[in-house]
Amino acid sequence: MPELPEVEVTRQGISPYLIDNKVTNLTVRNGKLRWPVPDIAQQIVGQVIRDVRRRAKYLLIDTDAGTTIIHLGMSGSLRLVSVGTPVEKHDHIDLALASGRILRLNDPRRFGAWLWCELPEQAHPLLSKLGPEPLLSQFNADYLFDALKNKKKAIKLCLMDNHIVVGVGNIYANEALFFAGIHPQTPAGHIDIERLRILVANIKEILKNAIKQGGTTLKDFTNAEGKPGYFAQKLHVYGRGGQACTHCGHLLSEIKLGQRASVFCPVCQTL
DNA sequence: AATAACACCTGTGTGC
DNA sequence: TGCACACAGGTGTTAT
Repeated sequence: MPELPEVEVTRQGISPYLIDNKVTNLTVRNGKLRWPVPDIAQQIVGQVIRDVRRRAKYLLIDTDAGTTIIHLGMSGSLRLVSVGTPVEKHDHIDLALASGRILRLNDPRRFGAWLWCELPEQAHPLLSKLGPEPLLSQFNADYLFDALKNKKKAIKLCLMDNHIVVGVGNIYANEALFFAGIHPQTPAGHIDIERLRILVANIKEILKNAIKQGGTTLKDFTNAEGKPGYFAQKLHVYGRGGQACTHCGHLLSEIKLGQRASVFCPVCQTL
C-alpha cells in the first residue's frame, strides 16, 4: 500500500494521539510478519511516547527505553481505535495507551514489520544503509548525478533503490519520470545533470503534493481516522497503460521493470 | 561490485 | 459457480 506520502500521512495522523501518552499494553495476536515480532511488552509498557518520526518508509515510535520500528509493507495500515472496538481480520497488533486509545496494525499480506531497537536507530541494520530523504536538501541533482555515475541499470530501478534515495516506490517513480520526460529504461548513468535537476524537482513536488492531498488511495489506503486519500485521481501514468497520454494523447505503453509494472508515454518520455 | 531474480503472504480480478 | 492464474503499494536475501 504505502509509499512515503502514505507513511507520512499516517505519521501525522497518529502522532498527536501518541506523543506524551503512556503505553499500557502491547498485544500481539499474530507475530508472523516479515520478521517475528519480538515480545517487548516488558520493555515498553509504562513508557511514555516521546516522539513519532519517519525515516524512509519506517515509522519510529520513541520512548526512553527504546524505539518501536514499524513498516507497513505492501498492505499494512495503522488506525487509532477506542478500547472495545471489535478486532477484525488481519488486526495483528494493538498498542494500548493510557488515554483509552489503541494503535492497531492491520496487514493482510504481512509483509510489514514491527520491531524494537534499544540503540539509536541509525545503528539498526535496516536503517543504517539508507540513502537520503527525498524531501531534504541532501537529495539534489549533484548528489544524484554522482550516485548514478557509471550505473547502467534503468533509471526507474535506481529511483526505487533505497541506497540511492528512499521513499520513492512504484507509483511515484512512474509519475516522476513522466513529468520529467525521461523514459523509465534510460540507463541511469547516461542522464545529464540538467535532466536530473528536473527529475529531482519533480520527485519533490509530487511527493509533497501527495502528502498534502492525504496520500494515494488505490485499493485500501486510509489514514489514521480511516479516511481515504485523494491523490489517485491525479495519477497521470500509473495504472493507465493503454490509455491516452494526458499531455500528447498517444497511447501509454506498459512494460515490466524489476517485476514491476512501468507505464510511460513513448512520445513524451525519451531515452 | 553490480544486477537480476526470488522470497515472503493474502486478496482480487480475469478468463475459461 | 468454480478453478487456475496473474497481479498488487516493498524490500531483504540469494543467485548470477
